[in-house]
Amino acid sequence: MGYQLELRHFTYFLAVAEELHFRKAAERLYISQPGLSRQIKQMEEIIGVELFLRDKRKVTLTNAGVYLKNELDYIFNHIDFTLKQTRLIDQGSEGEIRVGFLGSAMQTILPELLVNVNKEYPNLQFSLEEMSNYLQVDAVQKDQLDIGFVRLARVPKEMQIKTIHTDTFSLVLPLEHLLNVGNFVSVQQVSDEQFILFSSDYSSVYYDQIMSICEDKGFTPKVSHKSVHAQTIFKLVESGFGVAIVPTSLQYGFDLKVKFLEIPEILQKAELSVIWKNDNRNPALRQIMKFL
Amino acid sequence: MGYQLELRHFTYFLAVAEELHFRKAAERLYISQPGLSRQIKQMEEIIGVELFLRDKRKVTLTNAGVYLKNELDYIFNHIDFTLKQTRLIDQGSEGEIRVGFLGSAMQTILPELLVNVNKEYPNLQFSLEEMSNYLQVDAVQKDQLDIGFVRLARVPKEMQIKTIHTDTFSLVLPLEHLLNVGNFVSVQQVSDEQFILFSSDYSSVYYDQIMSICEDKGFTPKVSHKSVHAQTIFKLVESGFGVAIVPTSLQYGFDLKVKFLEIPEILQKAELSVIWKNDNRNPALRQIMKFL
DNA sequence: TCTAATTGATAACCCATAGGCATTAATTAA
DNA sequence: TTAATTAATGCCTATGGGTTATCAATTAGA
Repeated sequence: MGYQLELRHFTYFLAVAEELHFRKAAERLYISQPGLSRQIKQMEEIIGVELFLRDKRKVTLTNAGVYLKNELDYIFNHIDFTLKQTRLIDQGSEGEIRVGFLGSAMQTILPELLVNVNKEYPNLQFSLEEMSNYLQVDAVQKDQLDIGFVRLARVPKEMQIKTIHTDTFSLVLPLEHLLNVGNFVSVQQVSDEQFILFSSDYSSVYYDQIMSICEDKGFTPKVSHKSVHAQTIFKLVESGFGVAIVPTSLQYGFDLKVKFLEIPEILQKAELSVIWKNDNRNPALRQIMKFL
Repeated sequence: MGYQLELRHFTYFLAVAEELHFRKAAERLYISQPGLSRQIKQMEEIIGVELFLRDKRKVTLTNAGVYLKNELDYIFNHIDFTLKQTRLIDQGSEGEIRVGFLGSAMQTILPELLVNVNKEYPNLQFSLEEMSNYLQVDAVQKDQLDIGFVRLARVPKEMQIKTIHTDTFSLVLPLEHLLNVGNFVSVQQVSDEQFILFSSDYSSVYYDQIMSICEDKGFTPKVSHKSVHAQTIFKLVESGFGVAIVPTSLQYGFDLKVKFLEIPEILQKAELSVIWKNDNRNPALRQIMKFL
């Protein structure tokens, strides 16, 4: 009876909680189904709470199980991070900060930030990962990221958001296009062209903004293609598949075979924000925040 | 070689980190010293970091070990709390909130708060513990308390503090004392009496304030006794050992055989504050904060 | 300087238990 | 009904956590 809870129990519990299926979870864990069943049962006995409802043919989480799953996700991430941090400290480093970012942040503010931080904290290591707005929110939530660079208007209430850079929008055209700096006055001039946009699931705010820019000028853009990568969008424009509207700062950092025309007289701005969580325990986060 | 870290390793590590002595730690864990040595060594191999320096005759933590100890303290508290919370949810309760408080908070604001919260969240359970300012700060830090009711001016930077109640000070006198509401105009009138104060290690802000009240009136109090309990202080005053200065609200809730005279014309206020940490993951904390 | 005591690490053995296999009971789909 | 699929049980094995005995290294004391 004097059993102890171990991380093993937690690992197994999370596998079953995710699969909601003992056999599949067992496969994923490379152990047998009976062994898994027994460990879960033991865990339920130790805690004294039923975590799964084995109702007829399907397995579901109880309320207590749902709560426990959330917390254990967090706890595992925190343990992983702690061990990583322990290794870094052992090697004389001051720590690691995990950064998520939209591709478009890599052109302007992010590189500067990295250089500045590195100058002040040469032993701080970065883990950089390009990901979509929503994946970043999720990862920050789960303590898989310390900070995210996103284009979002709102975030869950337990998270913090701060706008750090405001950019204008530019029209992206093939080099041979008739419009140029001299004769371009309004987006209306390309209302008949095909539009290439960032996917709305990559950044819905951006998508909505492009739509409202066009609406304000009295037309609805014909969207022919969508992509999540700036590079791809430029390639499509270059190849004559249409035109695009992107944050102006994206013109730097690529070997462009397209031309950028900054759009005049519009209210919409491309805002880049940072998101983070107050309950983050990484001391390096506070050092980073000083630079923002 | 394919060993896994388990909670067992963490438990053992913390024991050695606290005792800094393998044999004593082993005794505390009710296992043998060689067994413990092996597990610690295994843990160091798995993480890949030396956690202890077995320098000659004494054991000390490495930098990485110190960091890991702090984080594991937090992680264990969090796991304990999570399991407790899981059991409460299982029983249909909404959760538990752990409250620390100074005795003097039990007279005024705390009872009201408890009643109000209970009205809105009848299933929320309280764990109440009377403790000193500094123990509360420490306990909040370690995630052993969710919220503390203290009299402090400053707290560590990663903690939050908010003043929720401001009280005047009163002079406490034996019933037979010559001063009364009619003829009491200044603390100066008791400058020759012996003073009984709260111990400075219980609340140094309070102690300093009393001293500054007297200084402002041009004298230094002769302190004859100190105590951590209001009840004791009243008893001493009643028995003629001297006079005291305490927050006015302390006159409620005791069966008093002393008289309170509110001190006029002083700037000092007895401030009661709540402290908590932003990285607290107890959802009930947010519900409580709405009442403050 | 020599001895006794105390430290953590090693070596060899033991047994508790995590996990495997075979099987069962219960349900559903055909 | 049969066949298929679910999680739980019973029994067994072997990994590895914990034991005792011992060692090497250091320190305190005479």
